[in-house]
Amino acid sequence: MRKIIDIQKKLLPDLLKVMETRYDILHRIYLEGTIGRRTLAASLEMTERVLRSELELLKSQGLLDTASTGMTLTAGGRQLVEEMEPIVKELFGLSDLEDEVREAFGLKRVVVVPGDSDESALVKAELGRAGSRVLRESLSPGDVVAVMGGSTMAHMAKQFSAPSQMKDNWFVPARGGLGESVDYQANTIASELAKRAGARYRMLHVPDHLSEEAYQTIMQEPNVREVVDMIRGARIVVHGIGDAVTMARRRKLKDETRDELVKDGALAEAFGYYFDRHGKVVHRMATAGLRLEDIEAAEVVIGIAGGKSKGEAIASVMRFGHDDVLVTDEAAAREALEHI
Amino acid sequence: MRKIIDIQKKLLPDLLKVMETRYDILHRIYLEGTIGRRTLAASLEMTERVLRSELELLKSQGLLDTASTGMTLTAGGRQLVEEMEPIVKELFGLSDLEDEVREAFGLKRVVVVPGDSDESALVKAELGRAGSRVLRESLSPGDVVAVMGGSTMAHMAKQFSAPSQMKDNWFVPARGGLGESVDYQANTIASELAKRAGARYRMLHVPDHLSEEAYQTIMQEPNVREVVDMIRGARIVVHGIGDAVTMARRRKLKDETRDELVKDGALAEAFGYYFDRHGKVVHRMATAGLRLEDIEAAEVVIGIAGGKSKGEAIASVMRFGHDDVLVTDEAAAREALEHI
DNA sequence: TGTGGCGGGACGTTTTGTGTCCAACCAAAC
DNA sequence: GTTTGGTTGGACACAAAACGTCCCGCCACA
Repeated sequence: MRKIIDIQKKLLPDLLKVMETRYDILHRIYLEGTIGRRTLAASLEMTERVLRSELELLKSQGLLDTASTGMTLTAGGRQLVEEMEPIVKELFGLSDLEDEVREAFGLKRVVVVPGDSDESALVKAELGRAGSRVLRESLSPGDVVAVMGGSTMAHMAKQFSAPSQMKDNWFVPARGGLGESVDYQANTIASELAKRAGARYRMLHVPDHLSEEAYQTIMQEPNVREVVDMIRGARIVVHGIGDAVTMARRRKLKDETRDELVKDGALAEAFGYYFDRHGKVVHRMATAGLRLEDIEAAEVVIGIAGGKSKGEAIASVMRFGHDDVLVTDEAAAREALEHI
Repeated sequence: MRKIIDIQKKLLPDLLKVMETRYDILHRIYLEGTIGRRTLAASLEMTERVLRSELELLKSQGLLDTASTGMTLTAGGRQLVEEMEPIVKELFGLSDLEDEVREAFGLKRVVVVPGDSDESALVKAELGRAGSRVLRESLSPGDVVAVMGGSTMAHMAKQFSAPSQMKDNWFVPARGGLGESVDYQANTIASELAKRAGARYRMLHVPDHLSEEAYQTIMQEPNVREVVDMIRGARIVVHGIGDAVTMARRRKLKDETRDELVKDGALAEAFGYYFDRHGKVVHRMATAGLRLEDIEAAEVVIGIAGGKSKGEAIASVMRFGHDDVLVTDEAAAREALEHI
């Protein structure tokens, strides 16, 4: 049964919404026994007219009857509601999960895709697409978008598609190079996104592990400066979330730094910062780009990460409290709720 | 799985149609490998624009890719098509059955509702609703509709609803009283339909079992004559189908007549005529109203009957060959196909 | 005999869908 | 090279559907 719903979600993305509203309508009438259109509209928070269209359809399906005293379910309608009960539970489990996560971490929006990215590449792709959809929906003309690197972000970029050319948008890497493979670098991802959106992009080439002096010098460079300013003014920030130890290894941090991280309780990494289980920043990478205050200032911060193994890291970054939107998968969402 | 599909058929009839077209599109691309929009539109008999909207959606769902050489399914799209195969069969099994019956009996249109009227009153109601929908869709302003009696017809009338008032339509009984209970008489049904349609109706009160002289006399009555003329000029005829022996008993035919019917191989009854298994008329009831030639002349003849037990009778009447539309249920449809 | 809530009709406005063309592009055939 | 026949994707005007809103007649109940 799960399978057919998954298929339908792909083929009819708004099917579930429609199904939910129609079920809600029937269910409410089922509970009330007899109820009028206006009362019903008020209690379901729908406008009278759209409710009416639905009611007409349900009526033509023989699920409800109208009389001058109000509306009642037919025998078939009642039977349908009873049969749907278990299905609805299963069906909207994910939306419930989304709500739960949203409230647990005080987020504006949470999107959960079914499955576990750790176990299936298809789920990972799905996560990317969900992320790209969220980004697309968040974009307004003229926005500057700062993106981080990582494999999830790369997936997202690959799936991105824009409804129309976005000639006055900018995509920029949120930070300079962080010593990852080219495919997963923020620069690459920003340019891929920009190409797919028909938007413009800037790159930031600042090597890792700079001495303080070298850093100051390079920041004096006008064209570096310019990009950095743009990054710091980004309205939208999109980032992945990683496990601290894994990220430290991937970025080839020195052993002593790694030990220090562990000692400080670093669990998660996001936009170059390392967080402990309480969402406190315990370490930062020294590269040019987005600072914490810029993230706080950004209007939309979108975190994308999935897989059961990342659940704890996600919880930790969410506790940091500056994300607005989280895109994750079912396994990670449940795991994150465990670590609250 | 069957259950959820049945539920959706009730709750989201419109979305399932959409699902079918989208599946058709994907399936076609799946088979062709690479194909262009226009070619595809032609082969699916869709206009280019609506196909295009669908394609855009499917693309945004990550199910297909476009290139300058045409469109191809993504891995996910191919997987989806493969996974859908059994579901589609289940989902649209009835449409296949409809096509099969339509072609077997050379009909214009066949509607099959799921289930068996013999076993469930809900299926019977559903059959009635399907019939009423067909009738509604067949109606044009000014049409005269001749209806027969019977319990199925009564169900149909009870479910009938018109989108708007049909002030210039007429509903008439196809024949005079046929000795059934009032609820199931053609007169009652015609008036019920007319009320629900906001249309006008005429009644025909001619008792059964009249002598030839009495029949001739009553037919001279101007207002009887008038109704009979209207009946004979009906553009639409709607009738039930019965089992010959049952009908003979219900109409209290004399025993010798009944034996004669059996001897002649009468299997089915419809609009007062009895048919053998080849669809040949072997007997007729002597009452005023629709004659065979009127049925041949009528533009739309709609037969409504369901239940496994009626399958053979349905096949026999359909062989008679003057029906245009058949509304039946799954059990009867399958049974009818057995008796071909 | 009022009165409040009911379904359903009506209508103008907005939004969406649709038919139709066309530009730009590409690959294969010529 | 160049033509040809295919492709996608942009554009736009028009039709159709959806929607918000208001109102009417009806009925049950007070």
